[in-house]
Amino acid sequence: MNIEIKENKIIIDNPQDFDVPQTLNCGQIFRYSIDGNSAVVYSKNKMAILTWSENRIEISSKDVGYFYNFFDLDRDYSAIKQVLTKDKFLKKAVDYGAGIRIINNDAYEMLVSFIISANNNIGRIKKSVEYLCARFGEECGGYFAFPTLSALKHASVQDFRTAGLGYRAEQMFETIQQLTDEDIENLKNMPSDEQFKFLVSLKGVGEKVANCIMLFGLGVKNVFPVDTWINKVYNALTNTTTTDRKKISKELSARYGELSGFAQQYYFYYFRDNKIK
DNA sequence: GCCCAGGGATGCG
DNA sequence: CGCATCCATGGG
Repeated sequence: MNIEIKENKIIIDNPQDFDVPQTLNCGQIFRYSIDGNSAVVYSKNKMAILTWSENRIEISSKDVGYFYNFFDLDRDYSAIKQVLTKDKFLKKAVDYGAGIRIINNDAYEMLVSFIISANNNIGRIKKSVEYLCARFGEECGGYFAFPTLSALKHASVQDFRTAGLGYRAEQMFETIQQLTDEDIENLKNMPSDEQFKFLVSLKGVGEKVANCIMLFGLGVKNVFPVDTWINKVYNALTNTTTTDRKKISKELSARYGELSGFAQQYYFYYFRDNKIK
């Protein structure tokens, strides 16, 4: 995988560790659209256009540096996959999602997005997030930015209901009202156990949502978010019927260590995409 | 009509 | 602590 960086474009030749649809469709990001062999991706107030063919990916953006980090292009995924395919359970999932990369997204954007994600499905999450951007985000010439915290503080409980948040509307309102920009900045500089404690103290944020924020928004890789799919994965692999997600997360993060976040994402994508029960 | 979706809050023992 | 129950909403 050879990466060349130009002023407004990143060119990746022979991208064996990067499949754009896989990376976008694996449930870590909600602001994108795919049309044939091209896609548009948004983060904060930024936008990138991706096009791809068999042996080349091009990423065009006004902020190439941001999206270089966003798509985790500095990391050697071949090395990670080489370790994880030794795990009998994981091999099929890694082979299936071999082009997945873990996004480095904005922590605050992930916080808001994953509060919406609770007991929800990806289609509805996307719609709600898009509504909030259109309603409270800055117009950026053809698209809307993710709303800033100060902008979202103007949203009422009813506004969040109109956005389709359902019973999460009150939780979102409370958390947005309470949160400050300083909280978010502090969060980025905390050790991960304190990040977790702070996050789960917020309304609408439990262990799973906190782990997703850490994984996709704070670069913490030794967490194992357990949603309904990972719960199914665990029961299928261990021939059990537990619903104790805390136990599952503890066990699997101990098993996969610093590669937990990657392993989790391969499992999630493979089982959900194939609707394995 | 029932079940499910990247679960969390609350109350009760 | 663990456990049960409730929670909006739309698609299958």
